[in-house]
Amino acid sequence: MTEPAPDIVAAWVALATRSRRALDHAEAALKAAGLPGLAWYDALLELEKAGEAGLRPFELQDRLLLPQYGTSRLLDRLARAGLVTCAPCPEDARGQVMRITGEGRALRQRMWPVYAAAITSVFERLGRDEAGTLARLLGRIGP
Amino acid sequence: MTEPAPDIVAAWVALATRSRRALDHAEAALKAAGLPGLAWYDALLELEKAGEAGLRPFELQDRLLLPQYGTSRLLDRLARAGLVTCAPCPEDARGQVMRITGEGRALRQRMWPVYAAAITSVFERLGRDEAGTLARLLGRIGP
DNA sequence: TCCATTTAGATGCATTTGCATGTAATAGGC
DNA sequence: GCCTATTACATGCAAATGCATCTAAATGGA
Repeated sequence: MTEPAPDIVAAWVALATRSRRALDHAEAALKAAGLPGLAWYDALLELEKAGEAGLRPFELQDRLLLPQYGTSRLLDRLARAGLVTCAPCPEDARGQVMRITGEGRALRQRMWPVYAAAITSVFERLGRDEAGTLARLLGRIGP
Repeated sequence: MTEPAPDIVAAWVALATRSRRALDHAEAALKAAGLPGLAWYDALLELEKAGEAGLRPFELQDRLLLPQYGTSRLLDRLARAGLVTCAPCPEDARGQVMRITGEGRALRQRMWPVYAAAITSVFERLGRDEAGTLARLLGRIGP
C-alpha cells in the first residue's frame, strides 16, 4: 500500500472532522428546541416525498443509508409516536407500506426552520459559488 | 427563518450523505480486516503523536470531538485492551495521564494500510488539485 | 482561612446500535 | 409442481451511547 498524497489525507481529515462538527451542530440545535434528531427528520422527509404511495422499509433503507435492522427499529419508533402508519403490502405479503401521517408532516414542518438555521450557519462563511463547488466536489467522492 | 439557497441545501445534502458513506466505507474495511474501528485509530494516533508526555483525557476529548463520558469509556476500553496506560497526574490529583503502549503503536501501524487504502479509494475520482480545493472549502465551513 | 464555584473524571440507568439469527414469503431452476 | 436460494422484515442479546449526576480536587474570592 502506497501512502496517500498529503492533499488526499488533508481532504480526508477535513471531511471527517468538519462533517462531524456540522452534523453535531444540527443535532444539538434540534435537541435544544426540544425536537427529535436528524434521523427522524430524514425519514419523515422521505416518506413525505413518497406521498400517498408510501415507501417499503427496504426503500427507505436505501435512501437513508441505514442498516436493515436500523430502519426496522426507526420505523417502529416513528409508528409508536404516531408519525407514520404501517399497512400490509398488496404485492408482497412479506412486506409493508409505510406512510407519513398528518402528525408526521406537522412535526417535520416544525423541525425545518431549526434545521435550516443550522444549515445556514454551517455555510455562512462560504460564498454561493463556493457552496456550489463544494457540492460538486463532494458529489465526486466515492467509493 | 428565510429558506437557505438551493446551492446551500445541495452542499448540505452532499456533505451529510457523502461523508457518511465514506466513513462507513472505512469502518467496513477495518472491520473486514478484523481490526477495531476509526474511534480507536483516532485515539491511538493522538496518543502516539503526544509521545512520552501522554495526554490528559480532557485533551483527547477536545481532539476527538467526543463527549466527556465517551472519552472516559473509550480510554477505559483501550486500557483494558492493553493499548494505553493510565498514570496519576503529578500536577493535578484529579486527573490522569494516558500514554500509548507498544502494543497500541503496533495495532495502529497494522490499521494504517487498511485505513489508507479506504481513504485512497474515496478520493480516487478526484485530481490532486481537486482534493486540495475540497480540503480548503471544508476548512471554511462552520460553525 | 473558609466557602462557593469550577473543573476532571466516573458511573447508574435508559435508550440505541450492532450482530447474528429467525420467520415467512417470493423467485428461480428443473 | 417441487425444491433451493433469495428477499423482506423482526428480534434476542451484547455492546455502545446519551443523560444526568456524583465524587474529589483545584480555583478564586472575601
